[in-house]
Amino acid sequence: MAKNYNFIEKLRELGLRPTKQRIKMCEVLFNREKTFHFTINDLAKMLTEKMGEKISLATVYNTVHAFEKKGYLKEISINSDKSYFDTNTSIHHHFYDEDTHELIDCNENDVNPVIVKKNITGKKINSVEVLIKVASDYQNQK
Amino acid sequence: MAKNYNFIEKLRELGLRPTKQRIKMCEVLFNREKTFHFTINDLAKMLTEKMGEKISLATVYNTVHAFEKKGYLKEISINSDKSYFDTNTSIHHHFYDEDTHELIDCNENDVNPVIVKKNITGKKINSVEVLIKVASDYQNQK
DNA sequence: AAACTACATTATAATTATTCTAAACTGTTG
DNA sequence: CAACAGTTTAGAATAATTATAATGTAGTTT
Repeated sequence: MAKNYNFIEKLRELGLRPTKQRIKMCEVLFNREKTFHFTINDLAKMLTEKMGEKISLATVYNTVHAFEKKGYLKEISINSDKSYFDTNTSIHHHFYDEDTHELIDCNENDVNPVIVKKNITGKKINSVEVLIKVASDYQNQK
Repeated sequence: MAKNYNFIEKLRELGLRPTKQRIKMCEVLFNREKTFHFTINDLAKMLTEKMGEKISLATVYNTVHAFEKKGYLKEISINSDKSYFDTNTSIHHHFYDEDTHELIDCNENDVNPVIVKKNITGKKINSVEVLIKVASDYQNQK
C-alpha cells in the first residue's frame, strides 16, 4: 500500500469498507519507510495504544487475513508458536534471531538467488523462501 | 540413528533411558530407508497402532524434543498450526505441498547451494533453510 | 532380589494461538 | 434517513502444546 494517507480510497479499491479499525491498521502498517514484521499480538497491542481504545483481537485477525488475501501482507514461514507477517510482499528472505525472536529482512544482495532446478511434477511453485536462523555466538545450545 | 535394532544401546549413549515407549519410537522413526516427515499427532497415532496400547501424547512430545535436542530429529520451519519434524538432520531443503500439507525433501541437486554473503554482526548462522511452497497448477488462489 | 533413587510416563489441567458465533453496530446505497 | 450487507465485538470453542503431580520403572546398591 502506498506511502500516503489515502487509506480510505485504498480500502475501497480492495472492496473493503473503510472502518476506523481498518484505517488505523493501515496507518500503523503501511505508513512506514522500512518493512515491518509483526505478530498478531504485537499489532493488536500497538493498535490499542494508538487508538486509545481497545480493538478486538478477532478484528485484527480478520483484517490481517483480509490484507494478506489481497496481497498487502505476507505470512512468513517460521516454526514458531505464533504467525509472523511482513509488510514487504516482494520476494525476499529473512534472518530469524533465535535469541530475541526477531525477524530481519535480508537485503537483495545478502543472499544469492535461489535456483530451483527440479520441481514436483504437476505442481506450480508459489514461493521460494530462505530462512536463516541466527543466534549469539556464545550461546550455542538451542 | 543407525539402521539397526540396537536402539537400546543408542538410547543409552544419548543418556536416555531405554523405556519401551522410546524404543518403539526409535523403531518407528529410524528404521527407515527414506527420511520421514511427521507431526506429533501423526506419530502418536502410528505409535498407538504399532504398540497395541495407547501412548501418552505428553510422552511423544517429550521424547521428540529429547531426540531433537540430541540432534536426531530436526524441526522444520513452516508456518502451520502444527510443528513438523524430519528424521533427516542433514542440511537440505523442502517442498511443501499446500494442497495436501505434505512435506517432501529436496534432493541435493534440486536446489543450488544457498550462499549467504552477509550476516548480522555478532550472530552465528545456525541454519539456512529453503522452503518451496507448491500447489496444483489449477488452484491458484490460496 | 529387595530397596532405593532418579528419571519417565501418564491422565489431566493449564496455557496459548487462533477461529467461531451470535448479537450489536456502522458504512453505503437509494 | 431507512434498510441492508458487511464489520466489530466479547466471549465461547478448538487445537496445539506445556505443566503438574501422582504413579511407574530402569538402573544401581545393598
